[in-house]
Amino acid sequence: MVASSPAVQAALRVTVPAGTTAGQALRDAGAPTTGSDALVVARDPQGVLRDLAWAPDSDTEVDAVSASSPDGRSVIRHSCAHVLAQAVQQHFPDAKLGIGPPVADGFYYDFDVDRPFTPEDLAVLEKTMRRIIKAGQRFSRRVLGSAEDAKRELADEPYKLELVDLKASTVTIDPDEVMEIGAGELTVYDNVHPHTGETIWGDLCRGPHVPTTRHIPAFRLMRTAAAYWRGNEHNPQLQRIYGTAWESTEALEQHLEFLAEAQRRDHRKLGAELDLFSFPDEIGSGLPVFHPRGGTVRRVMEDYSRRRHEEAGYEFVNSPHITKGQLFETSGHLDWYADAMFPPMHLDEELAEDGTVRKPGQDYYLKPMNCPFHNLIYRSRGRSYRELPLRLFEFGSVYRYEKSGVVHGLTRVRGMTQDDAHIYCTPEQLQGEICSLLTFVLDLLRDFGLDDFYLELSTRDDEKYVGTDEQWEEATDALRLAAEASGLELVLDPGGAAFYAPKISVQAKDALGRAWQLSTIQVDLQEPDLFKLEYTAKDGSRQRPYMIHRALFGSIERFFGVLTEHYAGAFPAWLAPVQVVGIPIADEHVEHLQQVAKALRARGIRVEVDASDERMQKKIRTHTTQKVPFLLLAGGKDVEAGAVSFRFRDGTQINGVGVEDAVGAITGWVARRENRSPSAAELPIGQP
RNA sequence: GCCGGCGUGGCGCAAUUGGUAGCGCACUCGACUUGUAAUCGAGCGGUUCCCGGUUCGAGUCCGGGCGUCGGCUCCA
Repeated sequence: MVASSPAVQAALRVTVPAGTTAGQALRDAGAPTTGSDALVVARDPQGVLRDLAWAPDSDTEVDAVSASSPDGRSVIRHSCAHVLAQAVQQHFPDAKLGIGPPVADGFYYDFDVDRPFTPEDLAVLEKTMRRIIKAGQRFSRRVLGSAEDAKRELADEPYKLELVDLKASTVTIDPDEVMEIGAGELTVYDNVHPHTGETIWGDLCRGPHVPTTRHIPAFRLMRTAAAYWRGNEHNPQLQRIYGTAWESTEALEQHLEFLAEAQRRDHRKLGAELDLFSFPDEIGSGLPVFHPRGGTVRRVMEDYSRRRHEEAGYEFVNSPHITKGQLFETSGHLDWYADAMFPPMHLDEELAEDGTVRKPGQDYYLKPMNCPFHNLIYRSRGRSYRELPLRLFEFGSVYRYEKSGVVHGLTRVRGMTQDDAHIYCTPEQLQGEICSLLTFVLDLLRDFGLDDFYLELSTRDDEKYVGTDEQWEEATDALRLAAEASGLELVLDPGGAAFYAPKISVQAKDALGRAWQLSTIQVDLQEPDLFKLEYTAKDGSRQRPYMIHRALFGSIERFFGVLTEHYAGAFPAWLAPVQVVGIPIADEHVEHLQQVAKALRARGIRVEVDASDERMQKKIRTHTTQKVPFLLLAGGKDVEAGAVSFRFRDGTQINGVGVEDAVGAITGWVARRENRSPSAAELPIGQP
């Protein structure tokens, strides 16, 4: 984000003579001590971050770590968390400390307090923190002799005592908390007055920290929230304060600007502004309706996806939204996931005169998944090895009873449509099928303008799984090989798999660099058995097929939300709900534009002519705000010349383009599915 | 589900310590006929999310519900 001096970025390495400090050695070697590249900690030969005050027993080489590096930022943020905790305990003497680690883009600290923090509290705390930072308190490391010493010292801090116990039993907890308790000896970091040496405040902490509070150049408290102690919902909730801290004011400003941009792109906001979709209260939480414009974008997405699936050898199926419970008993969903399903509709029960049940009736459920239905289609007749791989595709609507607190815009809904397919294949086909599938997935995402990916491989949760070790190994290896063949970065997610299947998920980064989990590919180790799926092999024997689940968009709703944010509402022309708007200078020019619109419409272009009783300038503003890719203006000059004048989203223009050229240029641009926004510089039409 | 914030025409907002709801945009009608981001005027539109309570009187205070926002937990 902020340019760093090459000297420090290139891992300046110096030798620290025994008995001197890392900081002194680095300073002697010319590492900067001020500005955004100031060194804040050092890295020892084992790669462990060390305070600059660290003095090795014998001569040792260390690397400089600058404030603007990821590690440097973490240390600044963690140090800032200590400053926050000190400020909180100053204003709220009874506040008990939880933990305060650095996180992506900032830090937090959890407190047990009598009442939640208010925005006014944050303002006061910020002020106090600035005073602490200005005072230049030194961070001073102190090793505690034993767990007993630690407990004596931390007698007033129940949560810290728990951490000491945890550490004693070498339990590993959330990686976020490594900075707090980690491995090794128990240490306390004291904040010490720069002149008197008096200890002002201290916290159990593994470190490292910046040399003094003055090395926290820029911070901001962001918001408060409740959080369960150690992330467990059965534990008490603590009050969390989130903040952000950076190596320079500029870096902080940039980060705040990034957040503002993300807010401007929020698909929930754009959804209303661009009239794409809404969430009427009358329908219910997490249940969107798509308006004509959103519906158009969605239809184009689906049409394109269908075409690609057809080309890739998929067959299209359909299944109902509800089913008898029996199906989900067979599939096991009622055992494992009943909580996340909408409760059943109990139908066809008959009571006798005396109120006793004469006929028990049936439970019907809304489907949370499509796979059981596809399995029944597979099983509807005998299958031959010649038919495999059999790829069954459906835009399947599913309903999941997400907890009320997690529903979020289009990215977490209770009713969604998946671009869902299940592939049934022979064991020999598995590897090849997964490899070509991954290529297919990435191609499709690229066609929608996403091209920055990494993959995540979720492997078995040893506490919760079905199937044998061999099955898991085979399926996981097939996924891993395919992932490696893609050449993309692969992140491991140990234990992250569903109980029935290892998974590759494609994480796509949007225009702001935010990663979204979109596509998933899973090898199912349970359902072929549960549904007793079979095919007849070449030798006449009955065999069990392998089954792959996959969704490319994930859900159409979620993908729609992600694309909306990726493009900030300015969809590529081929996806835009309205591709062209004709704007007459005066009423007498409407007829000419209607003719142009007719020609465009005949070529499949979504075009409107704005003949309303408004000023031309007003119309330009309206349709620019609506992010229409092509505005075609026409006045007397254009009508005379049989031309139109282009205005693009970015305000650039090309005037006096012959109608045929204009129609050709627009049609071509849309047909090529260009993902850039058209502009005068991009569009291949000759100047008059 | 848990903690906290919020809920006023379709949208964005306003309404002293409790005194009977205003503004902008959008929409409708009329006038204007305009060359690259907001023409002027008039009008329509609200059971202040819902239910209950306190009060002479509630948008405002209290209780419950629903929705929503930020987190936590969860995410087959």
